[in-house]
Amino acid sequence: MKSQLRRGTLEMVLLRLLSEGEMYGYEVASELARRSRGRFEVGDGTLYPVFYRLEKEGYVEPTWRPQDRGVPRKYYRLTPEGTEALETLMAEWRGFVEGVERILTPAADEEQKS
Amino acid sequence: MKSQLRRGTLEMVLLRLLSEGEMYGYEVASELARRSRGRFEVGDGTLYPVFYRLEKEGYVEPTWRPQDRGVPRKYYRLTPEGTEALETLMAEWRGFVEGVERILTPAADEEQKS
DNA sequence: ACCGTATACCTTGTGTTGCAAGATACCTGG
DNA sequence: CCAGGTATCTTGCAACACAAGGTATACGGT
Repeated sequence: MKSQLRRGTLEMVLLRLLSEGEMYGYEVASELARRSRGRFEVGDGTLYPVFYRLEKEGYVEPTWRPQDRGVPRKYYRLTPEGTEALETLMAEWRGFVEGVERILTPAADEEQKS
Repeated sequence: MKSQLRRGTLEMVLLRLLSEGEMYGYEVASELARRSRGRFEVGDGTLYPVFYRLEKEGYVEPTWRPQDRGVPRKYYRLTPEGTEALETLMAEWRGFVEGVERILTPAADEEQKS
């Protein structure tokens, strides 16, 4: 149920994290949980498809980096288009939240009938 | 795209409107647009299925009211269960928004590493 | 050596749900 | 009489979050 809320915000949130520097999938998952204090936990089965979508739209670019030990990691880096998309998405998000809040709180001061 | 954001909030928003008194479908649609200043416009093809869902879950109850002129209107009224559900949904929503905002804004003061 | 666990990536199938498009019916104004 | 506004309802589609499963590498314990 609550997972429906996440729709539409995942892309934004991923782009936001990448805007601070390249990251790999697993890192993103744990960083999300940490920052949101558990309010935004997402499994890797959810995560990777989002990355592919972002990649296909040209918002991120992957680079495989072999590790001294362990399996190679796929690091994602934000493109200029991704930066632009992030701004758009954040503006949409803020506008949306504002709209919802305006409905949730009766507000009293907006008596401009249709 | 932006329509994905709406997921999970529609039920809450509808229940919230009904918590101020019974309303019928069309009324809800126009009230939503008015209050959110166009940020939350929803077609009737979206609206009615939500009402059925809410009704099936026992959160709202419909009453047909014939009009002096025009077609009868189906007014929905919030049940006690609906009131309870509304509170839960709003708490979830606020928690979710807080989580997202915490990710969007680097915050600087939460350096409690995992 | 072997097994469990952690890291790390990927794929498939399923269920929810918002939406566009279309249908019906009543009323009013030109 | 017909166009347009009110009002409800149905169908089919598409996006997408998620669980469950799969692969591979490394490491600690027995």
